[in-house]
Amino acid sequence: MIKITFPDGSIREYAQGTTAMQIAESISPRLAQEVLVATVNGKVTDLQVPIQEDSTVKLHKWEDEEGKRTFWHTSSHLMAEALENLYPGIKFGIGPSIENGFYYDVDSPQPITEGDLATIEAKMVELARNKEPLVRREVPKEEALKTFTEKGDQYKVELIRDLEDGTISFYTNGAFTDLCRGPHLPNTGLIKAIKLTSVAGAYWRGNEKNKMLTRIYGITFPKKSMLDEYLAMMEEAKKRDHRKLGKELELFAFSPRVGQGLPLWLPKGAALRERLENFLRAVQKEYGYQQVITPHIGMKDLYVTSGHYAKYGKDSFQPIHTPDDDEEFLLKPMNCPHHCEIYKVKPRSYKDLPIRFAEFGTVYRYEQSGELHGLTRVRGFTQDDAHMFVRPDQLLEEFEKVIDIVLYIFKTLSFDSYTAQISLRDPNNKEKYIGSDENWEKAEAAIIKAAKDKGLNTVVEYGEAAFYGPKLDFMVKDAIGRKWQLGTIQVDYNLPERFDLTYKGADDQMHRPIMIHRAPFGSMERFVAVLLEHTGGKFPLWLAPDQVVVLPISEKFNEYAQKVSKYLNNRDIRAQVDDRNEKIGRKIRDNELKRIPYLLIVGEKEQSEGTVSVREQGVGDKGSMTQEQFAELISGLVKAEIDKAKAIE
RNA sequence: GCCGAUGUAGCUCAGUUGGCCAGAGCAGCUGAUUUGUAAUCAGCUGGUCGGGGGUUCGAAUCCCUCCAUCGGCUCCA
Repeated sequence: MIKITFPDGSIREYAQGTTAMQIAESISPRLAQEVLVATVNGKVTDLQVPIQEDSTVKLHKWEDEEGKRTFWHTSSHLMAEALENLYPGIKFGIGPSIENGFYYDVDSPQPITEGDLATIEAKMVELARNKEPLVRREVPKEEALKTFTEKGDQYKVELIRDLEDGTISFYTNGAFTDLCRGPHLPNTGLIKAIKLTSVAGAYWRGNEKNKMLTRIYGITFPKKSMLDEYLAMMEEAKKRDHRKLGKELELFAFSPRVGQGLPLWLPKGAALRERLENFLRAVQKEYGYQQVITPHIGMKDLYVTSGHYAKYGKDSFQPIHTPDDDEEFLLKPMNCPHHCEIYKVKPRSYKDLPIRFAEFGTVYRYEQSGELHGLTRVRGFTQDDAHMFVRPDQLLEEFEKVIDIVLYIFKTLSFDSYTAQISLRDPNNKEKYIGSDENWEKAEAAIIKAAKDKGLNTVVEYGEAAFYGPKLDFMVKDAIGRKWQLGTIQVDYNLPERFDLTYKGADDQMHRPIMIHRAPFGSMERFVAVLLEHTGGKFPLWLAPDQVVVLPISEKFNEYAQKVSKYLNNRDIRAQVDDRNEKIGRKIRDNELKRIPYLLIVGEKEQSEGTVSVREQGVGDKGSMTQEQFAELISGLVKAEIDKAKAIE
């Protein structure tokens, strides 16, 4: 007999060689139907594998990450089976599960396009109905190589060659056999709802020098209703696409004549952005930041000094030359070197630190054309940048203060769900980074400690650090559950070294400050994009480009409407009059679609009583009140929104 | 940059296998209407069919090329 320990701590006894599936059956028939994969002693394993010794066992259903992963991974095998069936001679690369679904990279004798997806999908459904078991088989490496060489599957052969010697596992479903580590679902019949979403090119092994394979994406579910729900969510995401809303709400635009990836901020977008900037300025002032302003270009040598030229020089916008060609300037790709020079304008004392320079600094980076995307990936953008110069003994406290600012901003803007990613060096590839081991270790330790002190929910990623230092990135979840990377905080021992930044200590010796880079929004462009998708264009009142539109019932009341609007304007409320010659229903519809938070309807009744009829966006008629009462209501709401974060604390 | 798709009026889209002056709705303009909580009616304006080149008696439609956009890949200081 062997003892099986469950996650809740309970222990049961089973015969040796009992499988996870049998364990599930022994607990309940229903569980046996829902369980997809098991974790045995910390290793995710097929349900059919006999368990030989005392083990801890966790059974995963769809709801668990492991369950989903396995489900989707098996789906990719099912798709491969369908593909091999439909396209004889097709060769397979890799076919993993991803965050939402799975893909398979294939090299097909004939091109596969979006139009073919329905056929492949139908074939998958047909094959899934057969409830084919996934059969694992282990063979020696030589045999595996032989099998795939004979089949002419050069990609699999390449993969096997890179594997360690010893046994290699195959999985077979129906007529399809694939090299695979597993684990898999017991059979393909569990896959009830299938949607292939797109085809795209992808380099073999992610290397742009390799052949481009066709990547087919799909997603599957154990229930049809789940697929419907997923597709509805995708529809909603489409509606919230910031590129679409940005156009509809007249916030920003692009022009091929100006250049791709160079956003043009329209009046309403500029007003929104200005409000965000002012908000952050005010917060930063409280935290002792000083605003600075630096030019958009700098001598090439500045970036040679900073080390950025060596790293990014050839992939950037190329130098701007003076007319007589004796000097070279670069478009500013980041603000830090300029801020270092500001630090250097005079000698600094330990008593001066920390020094905090903030700037809404516009920078230009030559992003590859194919990676530009709306406002989230552009070639010219404005960072809500700041650099702190601190003493070693201040690093932790200052880092924690920055975390406070970031969290304050998230709360104010209703990003209530967030995690932090700690990006450290790749320990196996230290040459990629500049700076001493000692400094890297100190910096990494400080970030980990600060995140812990602030109780952040963190994940650690090795190899994701910037080349000059480790960082802490904030990931927020938006209103429909998508994750976005926003603010970033980075520790830097490198630039102070390169720019020879110093301060005089209490010991009368020169010391080296540490630099912290941070941008809570990331960039104004990216943040506005995320905010648009988060809110679906229904901005909080304090940010809305137009807060109130007054709608006169007919021309006769235009004058009264103007009076109300002016009254509100005088109280810092952004109000306008819709005096078009249209029926009231039409005016309401148009302004609702523009996501105007409050509409004021004024006609005979209101004019004679000196009131306004209030209509809230998405809610409807709120009855009438005097303009004084309304102004008070709006001011109160705006104040409450900005103070929201404080109220929570 | 690479693979694939797309590009028709300010916006959303029709335009059959190449064939008469290229269409609709919305927006805009003009007029009528003076309106009570999500679209009043009528008329009009607006397009070198992404740019350039080619094939053809004839091109929005076929071919080449450039530009831009979209989905991915790679990249992201």
